[in-house]
Formats: sequence, C-alpha cells, structure tokens
Amino acid sequence: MTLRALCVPGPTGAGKTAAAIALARAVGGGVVNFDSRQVFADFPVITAQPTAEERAACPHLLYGFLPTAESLSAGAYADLARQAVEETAARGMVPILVGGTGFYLRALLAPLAPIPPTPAAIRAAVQARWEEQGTALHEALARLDPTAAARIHPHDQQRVTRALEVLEATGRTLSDWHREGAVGPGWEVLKLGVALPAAALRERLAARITVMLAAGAVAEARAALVQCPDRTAPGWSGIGCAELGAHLAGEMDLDAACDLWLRNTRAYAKRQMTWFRRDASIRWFEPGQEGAMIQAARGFLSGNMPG
RNA sequence: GCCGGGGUAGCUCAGUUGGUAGAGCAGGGGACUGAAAAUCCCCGUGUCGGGAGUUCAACUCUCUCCCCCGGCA
Repeated sequence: MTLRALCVPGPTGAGKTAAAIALARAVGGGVVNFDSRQVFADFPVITAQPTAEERAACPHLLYGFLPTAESLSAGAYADLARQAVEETAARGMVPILVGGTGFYLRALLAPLAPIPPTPAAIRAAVQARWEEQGTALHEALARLDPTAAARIHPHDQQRVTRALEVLEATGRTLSDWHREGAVGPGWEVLKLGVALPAAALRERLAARITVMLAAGAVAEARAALVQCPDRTAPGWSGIGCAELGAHLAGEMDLDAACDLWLRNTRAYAKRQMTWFRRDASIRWFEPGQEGAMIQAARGFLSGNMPG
C-alpha cells in the first residue's frame, strides 16, 4: 500500500507548528521537520523550534540535532527525512512534514540527481578560484558545460562554483547529471499550507521577535557563541542568529540587531512565498482553520480523495 | 544672536569645472537539482526645504526666508 503523508508548508511565523499538532492529534500523526534551521541544536528559540510541550503531543523528528559547525545539504537532509517518514509510518502513524524550506521538501519528494558528495578539497579549490577570478569563472563554465552556464547567472557564486565542483569531482557535467532522472519515494502527499496576508504576517513576525527575546534568545546566542565561536559556521547564518551574534560581538546594539532581524525575516518570508506559490498542489489555509485542514486530511487518508 | 555643517527616493546618503539626478537599505516581482533562513536576477519622476535672481540652461552660482545638528554667546 502506498504511503500517505501530510505536509504543512508555509512562510516563517504563519503558525505551521500549531496546525501540525492539531493535525497530528486528529489523525494520529508524527511530525517530520523540513526546515533547514530548526535542525540546529544550539538555536531552539531563535529558529522557533516546537517547545517541549508541543513536542509532547506527538513524535517530532529531525529537530535540534545538528551542531552549529556542521551543515546539512539538501541531499543529506532528504536521506534522513526519508528514513524519518518511513519510520513514522512503520509505527502506524501518519507522517506530517512540517517546515519552510522549499528546497528540502523538493529534495525529499522529487529527488535530486544522484550526484556523489564533492570532496571538501575540490570545493575549497573552486572557491579559491572564485575569490581570484569571480565572474570570469562563469566563462570557464560556459566552455565546459554550456547548458548549465546558460541557466546560471554569472554573479551567482553558489551555483557557478557548484557546477564546477561537480565537474571536477565526478568528471561529468552538472547538466549531464541532471539528465539522469532520479527515482522518487512514490508517496502520496497532501499539502495543506498555512499562510496569511503580508500585512498580517508582518505583525506576527514583529511580535514573535519580542516573544523570542523574552524566551531567552540573547542568552541562547551567547551560549551558542561559547559552543561555536566561529560566526561564519553554518548554524550562525540563520536569521536572528546572525544579528544577535553581531550584537554580542559588539558590532551593533540590541535595538539595531532586532531591527535588522525583523527586516531580514520579512524578506525571507517573501522568498518562501515565491517558492511555495509555484506549487499548485498546495491547498492554502489561514491560522485558526485547523478544522478545515483536519477535514481535508481525513478525506485524503481515507483514500476517497486523490492527493 | 553669531560661526560652522546640513536640508536630494519610505530611510541613510552620492552628485565631478552649471546641461532638470543615482547608490545601498526598505518595498514589489521572480529564479532556485546537495551552503537554501543560502545565492542570485528584474523594478527608481523624486515640489533636489520655500521664494527670488544671474544664465540659453540651476540640485549645482547669488540673495533671502524656513527647519535640523553641533560650537560660541
């Protein structure tokens, strides 16, 4: 029988956690995270991970397990998440994917090309070339892999260097790898998104920072700085983490850090919506509409409704 | 009151020797195949504080008034 899962995508601060818990209670579910920041162990408050009380409602997987110094690639995430989903289903529970990282969700459901991890040494070498040559690297890529180069903007450091890394590490071009279709997990997934109008979301985001500060966000960042003083480490790039880190390093006062934190959060929420809007399979709800979400979920799980 | 420094895009500011203005941030839209809360792309007419004068032409020079910020009284 095909595995059926629920998915709750949406921008940061829209109320996904509450909706997911309501769904989990109603259908006997277990939550699996697909948020690239809530995986970090040192930032439970700043990344708005579910609280202990919330987690007590049902199993929660893939939250708060990664050290600040480590990164989790989309591919590595997908492997972990696939296991987590299958494990949840094996326990007789409905997997409920919850999060805001569209790329992670795609990596899990639509899988990535099966490219092996690129060695750190090659990656470092390509980065060094970018530092020296910058945009000219795109010209090199255009000669080696014109298809990939055509799709990547010359200024896009991450994608230009990634394409070159893959070529050097595997001897095959990125576009060649992409031609090779990957096999998806074959699950049936019902996507019930949580979002709200921009003006309303803004208010929530501002209020949420106040709540996070009251919940010890600054102390959390201070403790994280002891654990991992290198603020260029992956975990420190989270919104709120970076700004509070800068504040603790004496680069700005707390008010300035919080202003920046809020602005960056808003911009991020906008980018998330750009990603999710494209996904026509998402049915959207506003916070507080848990009843309707549960109804839709029950219909889907009873098998009478196509995903 | 006097002496400086200012008043230009929602905010912070650039504007060479006069040719009616442009960056960053914010805001809006978009992309996204292992860094993704990342990375990147597109979108800028605004009484250039008000008024007058000089000039073919003034954000730019002159006068005057108003308002900020320092310092001296």
